Order: sequence, then structure tokens, then C-alpha cells
Amino acid sequence: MPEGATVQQGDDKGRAAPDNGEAVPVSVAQRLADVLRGRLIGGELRPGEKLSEAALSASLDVSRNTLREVFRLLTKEGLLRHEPHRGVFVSTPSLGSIIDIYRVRRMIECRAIAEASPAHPGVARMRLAVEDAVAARRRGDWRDVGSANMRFHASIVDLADSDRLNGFYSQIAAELRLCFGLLDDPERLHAPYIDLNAAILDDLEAGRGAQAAARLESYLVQSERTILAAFSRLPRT
Amino acid sequence: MPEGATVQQGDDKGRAAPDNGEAVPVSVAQRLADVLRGRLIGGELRPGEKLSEAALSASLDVSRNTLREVFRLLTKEGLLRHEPHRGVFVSTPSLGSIIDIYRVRRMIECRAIAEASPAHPGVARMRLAVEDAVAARRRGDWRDVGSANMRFHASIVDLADSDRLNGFYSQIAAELRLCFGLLDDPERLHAPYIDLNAAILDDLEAGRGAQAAARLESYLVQSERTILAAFSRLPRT
DNA sequence: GCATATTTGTCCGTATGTATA
DNA sequence: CTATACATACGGACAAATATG
Repeated sequence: MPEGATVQQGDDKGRAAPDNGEAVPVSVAQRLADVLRGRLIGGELRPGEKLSEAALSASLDVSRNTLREVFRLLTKEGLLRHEPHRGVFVSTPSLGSIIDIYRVRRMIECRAIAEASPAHPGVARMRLAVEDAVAARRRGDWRDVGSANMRFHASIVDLADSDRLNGFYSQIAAELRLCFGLLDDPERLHAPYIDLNAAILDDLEAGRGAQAAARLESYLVQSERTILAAFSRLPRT
Repeated sequence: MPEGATVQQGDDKGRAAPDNGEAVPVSVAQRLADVLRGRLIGGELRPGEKLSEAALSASLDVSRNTLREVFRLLTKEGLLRHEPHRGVFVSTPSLGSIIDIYRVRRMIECRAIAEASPAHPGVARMRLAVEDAVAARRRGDWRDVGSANMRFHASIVDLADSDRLNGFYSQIAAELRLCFGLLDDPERLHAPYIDLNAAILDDLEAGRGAQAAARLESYLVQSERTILAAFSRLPRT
């Protein structure tokens, strides 16, 4: 969630209805942005694909104006690319963007974990993510393994207690998932790292922040290498 | 490696563009966003102020639809705050946001300078910024001192060679200038840091990256304290 | 190289729901 | 509680730029 705690009540006309506990998306544009973001990181929309205003606005049953607002949001997040007078396209990740993303990850995650307190609530979320990953691996659900892995690293960033950093990282993570979408069998790629994640977490919980950071740095270097290798094996675009 | 976060270029069709040295603003929305951003960080629009769609679209001579697109962009950058069905307002910086911003600055800038090579072209830009600041101080132009100081730190981030990090930092910097706008005589606040900047640069050029990072960290802690003190002295909002 | 069709960029008018006086 | 003002979202319209034959 890039935005902070924007809790909004539903747009139900029956205002007497108390909190139903479910947050209704505030605006059509916001809701649509979530939908499209899901399709993008889910690989449903392929990189380079053109998104026609007319076609999409018709299929999503919204006006062109509203859709254009959604495009602006996702373009700012790096998921779409806007070419003036030509249209919007799904961003095409490059080797350079992967390198850039991992550079940012090393910088942010390593420093966050190095300075974190073992008592930080984010550590509990890391533990949960590791357990989820292990369980998913046991039943062979590689998609859930990947999802838990993403949660693990988002929790690392959360250790820094910075809303802005969290928002920036979620954006980076979305771009990274766009890269994964280009690879075949991408989830299996970070399955081997579950145990390394557990070791990192053990270090952190034991107060060995420096060692956790060192392990994480090596994790990221190794992971980047794997992704780059898989990426460069792709057919030419 | 010049990898891109959507840099528009390459349309060398020799169009009849008035060469003002800069790329022609591609869209009205883009141009308007730049204008409004300038007014925001220049203090022309005060925090908390409401920006009426109707009034602004009339005064800027654009339609409400176009203006709404601009609002979305600036809201994503943290300069505007959007309250559903109430309108958009200039963001009101809080003590928490200042703390958050400086936390991010320490994390990013310190790591960037610690790992930088003295031969990086960004170092030359840092040198230029220091010289500009010194010259501005000599003639008592505190606004230019502040501007040069911002360039100095943006150049530090540039040492990391990450487009995404640069974009994120420029956003953070814009928010910080919004905070400065609340203070009286804000430029004078970071005038004392010119010499410290020079010392940081000397360390970096001499290959003492670790010491440069340590100095920078102390700079940022000190600067944050000054800003927070000035901020807490402000009249109630 | 030129004419045409398609798509984007921008604007206007309007209906509806929400917040506030 | 009613009334007013305003944000939200829609659909239509035209100009400009691009792509196509």
C-alpha cells in the first residue's frame, strides 16, 4: 500500500450503518489502479503491450477521463510508460532496471536491518513470512513461496519505521514483480532462499544485526545474479 | 548505465521547437505540474491552503480535468493532500514528517557517499555546489546558499548511480522545502553548514569515504535538530 | 511524398453524491 | 433539517499528432 492509513468509510447511502470493518476503495480511480496493478504484477498484461484508452475504458466500464487518471498514477509508479501522442504501454524491464532495483534494495534493506531492534514489531512479521514460506514450500505452492518472500523483505524495510521508505519500496517491489513476469517459472527462483531468510532472521532476533546485514547483502547479490542470468537467457525482444 | 525511469527523448524529428535549452514540455499537465511544484516549494502556496479546482482551473486557464491530473501527480509526490469529496490541500508538514525525511536522508546519503568512488562525476558537481554556496554566502544571498546546498546533497545521492533513488530523493527534497517554507528566514538555517560540506567533500576526494560518511551523518543529525527546534517554535497550527 | 484513418490531448456540459453552513 | 456549494464521474466534442496505405 503506497498510501498510508487512508481509512475511508463506504459510500453507502445508509449512513446509519456502523463500521462494517471493510475498507471500501475511496474513488473509482483508486479502485481501478489497484485492479490494473494486480493485472500488471500478475503477468496478465505483458510488458510492451499497448493499453488503448478506448478499449480499456470500454471493457472496464469507466470513462476515458477516469482511466487517464489511473494511467498517471501507474506511470508515476513505474509500471506504465507514457509516450506522448502515442499512448501508454506496459513498462518493459531491462537489465539496467534490474541492476538499479537491486542496488536500491541493497542500500535500503541492509541499512534497515543493520540498525533494527530485535524487539521491533516488524521482526514478528518477518517470522510469520518465513513460516508461511516454509509451509508453502512443503506443499509445493511456489506462488505462495514467492509471495511470502516478498512480505519478508517488505517487513525488513518496515524496520526503518519510515512511511516514505515503505512507499518507495512497495513501488520498487511492484517493478521487480514485473520483471519476474518475464521469466518462466519465476517463483522457483527464490525458493532456495527460504533457509537463508531464516538464518538472517535468527541473527536479527539474537541481536547480531551486523551479521544479519552481511547475510542479507550476500543474499541480494546472489539473487540479483540469478535474475540477471535468467533474464539474459530470454529470447530477444 | 543509463537506464531509464521514463526519460523522454529520442524524438529527433527536428520539430520546430523553440530552443530554450530544455525539452519542450510534452503536455499541459506536465507543464502545470512543474509550475505548481515551483509555487509549492517556493512558499507561494502556504501549507493547509485549499486548492479549488474551479478557481485554479480558471486562473491557470486549463480545464478541470487537466488540473485534476496535475493534482494526482503532486499528491503522489507528497506535496498535496487529497481528502475525498472535500478537495486538495497543500500538505502540512508535521514533526513526524521531518523526522521521517531525515531518517531517509541519513539512510540514503550516508550509504551513497560511503561507497562512492572519488572519480565519480557526481563529485565534480558536489565541488561546484560548494563553490556556489561559498560565493553566495560572500554576497549574502541566502536563497542561493540554500539552493546550492540542495544541489550538493542531490549530487551525493547521484553517487549511487540509481535513477530510482534520484527520483525518490528529489521528491523528499521537495517535501523538505515545503517544511522550510513554514520557517522564517529558512535559508540562513543551513548557511553554517557550508564549511562542513566542504570538509565532507575533501574527505571524499581524498578517498576517505568512511570519514565522509561519518561527517555527513553528524551533519544530518545536527541539521535535523535545528529544523525541529525551529519548527516547534512555530505558532500553533 | 501525400491523403486518410485512428488515437491521443484537451475541453465543455451535466448529473449525482457528499460535506458543510 | 434543509439548502447550498463543491468534488466526483460521466459522455460528447474538437484539435492535434501519429500511423497507415
